[in-house]
Amino acid sequence: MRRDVFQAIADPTRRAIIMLLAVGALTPNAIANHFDSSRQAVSKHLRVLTECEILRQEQQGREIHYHLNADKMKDLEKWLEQFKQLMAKRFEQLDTVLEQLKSKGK
Amino acid sequence: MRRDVFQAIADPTRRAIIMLLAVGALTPNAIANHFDSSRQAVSKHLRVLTECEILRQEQQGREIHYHLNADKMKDLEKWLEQFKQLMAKRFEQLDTVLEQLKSKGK
DNA sequence: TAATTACGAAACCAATCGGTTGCAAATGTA
DNA sequence: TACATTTGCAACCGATTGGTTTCGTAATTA
Repeated sequence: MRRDVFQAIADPTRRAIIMLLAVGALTPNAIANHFDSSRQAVSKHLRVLTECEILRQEQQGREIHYHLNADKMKDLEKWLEQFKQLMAKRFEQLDTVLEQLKSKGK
Repeated sequence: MRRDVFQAIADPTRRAIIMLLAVGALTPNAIANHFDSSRQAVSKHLRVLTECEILRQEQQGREIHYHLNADKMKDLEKWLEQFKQLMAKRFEQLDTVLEQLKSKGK
């Protein structure tokens, strides 16, 4: 089973959960209260997020607090950065071409 | 059918296609040559990417050149930025708490 | 004109997804 | 001890996914 940040954030509910836990740790019930879906449905999302290490569980009595592991989001950040660098390089090359055309026109 | 950047980049092949086209426009065949999957499989990915406006088609004779619409990637960038801001705010609050603890200790 | 090439579209398939219901286990409370 | 609460897990379901094979069509080339 593929389990990475990219697949994790593909679902809108999971994105919302990430945002929620960015503010602070919560229990499954508390999280589920923020959504229309059932506790079990949310629990499944929590499992996916935990499996790809975006979330971390912390047992406290019978409650489980889900914490965000912000570091994992860097995978996404890295990819986006790589993409932006490629684009920048392309524009650089385009600039060179335009520069050459300009000097030819002289 | 949900069709957004998040769902688009969930697939590794599609991420690779985006990177490829960040360098320059290509035809479906040219793109497919970079992968193990068949031309038709790649074509399906191109359709998904086109439907969420990450790609733009440009007919040239019997060839179709797929161009990247880098702007669409900003949806992703925006979400990530929003997330990072939430995290920053959290650490800010944490800092305040630590500050208070420190002055109490005096 | 006939053959080839480039491509999208449709039909099909197994696997996965996101949801549900029902249950079991562990912890807390009366 | 009996009961309630919190939670994970398994079984099931319809929809979607990513892939394949096959076909049709339009543009090029011989």
